[in-house]
Amino acid sequence: MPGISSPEENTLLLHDFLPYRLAVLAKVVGISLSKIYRKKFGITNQQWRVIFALARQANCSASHIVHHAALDKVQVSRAVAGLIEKKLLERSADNIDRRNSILNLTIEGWKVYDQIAPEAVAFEARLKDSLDEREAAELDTLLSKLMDKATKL
Amino acid sequence: MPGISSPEENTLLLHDFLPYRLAVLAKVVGISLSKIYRKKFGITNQQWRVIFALARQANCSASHIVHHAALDKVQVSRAVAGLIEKKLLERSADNIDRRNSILNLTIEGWKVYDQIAPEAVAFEARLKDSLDEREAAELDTLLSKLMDKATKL
DNA sequence: AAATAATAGTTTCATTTGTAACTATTTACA
DNA sequence: TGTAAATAGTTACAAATGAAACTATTATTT
Repeated sequence: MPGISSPEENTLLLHDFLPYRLAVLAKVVGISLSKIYRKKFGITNQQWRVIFALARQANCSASHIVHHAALDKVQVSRAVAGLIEKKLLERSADNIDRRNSILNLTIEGWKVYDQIAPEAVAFEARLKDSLDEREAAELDTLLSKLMDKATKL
Repeated sequence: MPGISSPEENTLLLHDFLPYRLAVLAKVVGISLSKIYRKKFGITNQQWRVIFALARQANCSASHIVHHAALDKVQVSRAVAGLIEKKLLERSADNIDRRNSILNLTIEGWKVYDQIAPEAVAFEARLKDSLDEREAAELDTLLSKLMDKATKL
């Protein structure tokens, strides 16, 4: 077979391939984390990110969330609709620019946030448990570098 | 609001939250990588993983791929069906255990692999470009540790 | 040997997701 | 001013996905 690889000479291991490793790790972590909010509150990952973003920045528009929660506008629209239905979030009109919505967590929404956030923090701490301080700092740097690079590919 | 967070006192930043960072990074990297095989060959991410796994280990069953490509059996079943239809993969029966299928890349399948693999390797190299040798080694260690931990959460 | 359980893989159906088209409003500019 | 372009967000439809039920075959138990 001229020019065609055989299994023996192939050196490309899926197991070691960085994009694959990132995908698998992110998935395992994400599924594990989602158990915190999915089972207890029936909240999706995207809804959770919207809550998270709104807890950080109240009175913001949907497009603000788009840029701060790594979701596209359709995902935000759907997540917001779901959260409004659950009465965890409320939408009011922006009379200065009527295209914008103004979003805020309701009291119920804050209560949900206040229950999930500490668990999320604890989850992250458990995940980082096997890393010492230097490694944690290194991880931070490496992820930033990769993210930076990845957005420029 | 007793017991309820306000935005000001909230310290949990989505942007710094490890599961979120991993999810976003994996997604950006995955989308970028997928352009290599999606546009040119009309291959999905799962199909690509199956090809990748089969290039490593010929004559294997679908369940072997399940365990070596981080896909579940439904995903493998669908990816295999798609690849057979594209004539990139062929299935024969295992007469020792007729529940098993025996999967192999076709010549065409190998050709596709041979075109994609170097590009994938180059992609990974570009991604790691900003890391020096020590950092790359460190990344390897850290991802392994996190993966290890994550599967035990 | 017959009944039961386990394994490999597929199919079905409901839900989720992505893409594109759409409405509404505001901005730019000719 | 009026027409075109841009922005915010929603809706509709097709494709992808996940969970559960299903078929076929082999292994285990009694």
